[in-house]
Amino acid sequence: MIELAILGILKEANLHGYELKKHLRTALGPLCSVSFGSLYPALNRLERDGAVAVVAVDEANAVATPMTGSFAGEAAAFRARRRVTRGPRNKKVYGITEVGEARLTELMADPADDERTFGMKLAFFRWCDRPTRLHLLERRCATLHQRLDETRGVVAARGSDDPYVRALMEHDSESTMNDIAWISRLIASEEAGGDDTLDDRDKEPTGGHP
Amino acid sequence: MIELAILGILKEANLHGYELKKHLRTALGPLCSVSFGSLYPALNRLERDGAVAVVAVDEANAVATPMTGSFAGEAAAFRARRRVTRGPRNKKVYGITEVGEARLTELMADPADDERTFGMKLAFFRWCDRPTRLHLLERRCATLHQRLDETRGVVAARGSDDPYVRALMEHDSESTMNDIAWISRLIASEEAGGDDTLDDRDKEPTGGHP
DNA sequence: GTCATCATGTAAGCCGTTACATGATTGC
DNA sequence: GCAATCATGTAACGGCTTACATGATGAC
Repeated sequence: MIELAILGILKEANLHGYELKKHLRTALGPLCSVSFGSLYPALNRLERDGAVAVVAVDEANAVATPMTGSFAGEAAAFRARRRVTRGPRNKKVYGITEVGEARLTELMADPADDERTFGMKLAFFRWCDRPTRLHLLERRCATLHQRLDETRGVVAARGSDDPYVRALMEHDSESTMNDIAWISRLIASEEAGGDDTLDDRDKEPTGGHP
Repeated sequence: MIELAILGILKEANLHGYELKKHLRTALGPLCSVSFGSLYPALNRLERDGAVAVVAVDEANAVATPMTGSFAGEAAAFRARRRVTRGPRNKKVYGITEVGEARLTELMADPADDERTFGMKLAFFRWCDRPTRLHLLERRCATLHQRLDETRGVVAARGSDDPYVRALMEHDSESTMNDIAWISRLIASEEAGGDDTLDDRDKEPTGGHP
């Protein structure tokens, strides 16, 4: 889970742990909640496995995305040229490796479908191809249908004698149906090939609808 | 969390672990997910703390709580009936004690507001008084507002350059607003004194409004 | 007698948290 | 120089899961 988040973020830009955490907050908002106590060990684990690597600070901002207008990016770039393997503030700037990219693909594909995991995967949809995206969306849809059935089963079976439980289940059903409708829309848009910029976004940054 | 679930269910009927798990599924549906590996240790913990006690299988069918009161008393009673305390299939039928009821009240009041915890609390709303219910609802409302702000902050700050992230955040906002509206309705209904049967359901089963 | 189910438990492990420790750098 | 922040890490613990072990009971 946390590895998915790290790799997904690092695929976009080389960052050190501290910065990474900020990016997680500003990029995923309520979906992520990672503390340093789990972030750093995870980074070390990933480094040990060769999924990420410490990059020389000179390369730190050279590679990956342009980082247009990022305060941290420019500041880092300014101070960046002192040492090689560790930055000025003892920073360790990480970049994703090919192994890491493979791992990311693997993590995206694996069957874990809970609210948070799916949300995170969706946030990184740009990193995978359309078939994978469709697969994930359909699986999520199935999961939601299952949940809906389960909730309805509760109402049908019992528990409906209590108004609060009833209210809870009804709201749960509604929310789930809402989610299903949303996913269905995403599937439709995906099948229609709605925004083609997603499949090959390296071609052109045509951002948005006409 | 799991203790809340156990106590909330046991307040309604004396049950043994195996049965308890079934009730959790059929009473809370997707909200609960407890495995035996956590259920039994939790029951033992609660028993050690005097929050639940093994009841004689004779009383097992006698619903709700006869439970004399003092922990020492319960323990003595337990020792006295040592032979009867395990049912035919080696069952241990548990009942909630006064200590357990106090613990339940405490758990309901404590500040934990995530999706699942709140859902579980709501499912047990019948066990607490209106002020507590209102307090919980308002806290939840505040939490949701906070989440909404956070999500909007993400959209405003950045991340909106990716259509998937944007879709995710927009859906999150919508869902959260939906939840807020729902909670607001519950608050209104609570303040209006909608169903009075909930506050003192032991008095009279007067089902609903005239 | 044996198989499925009921019933209770233990052990190992995963995944995350909080709290703590340490040191570098900057601003004043 | 001193405080605030940046930056990395460790230790202890919490809560839950899976997998395993054990045994009673009833159906056939």
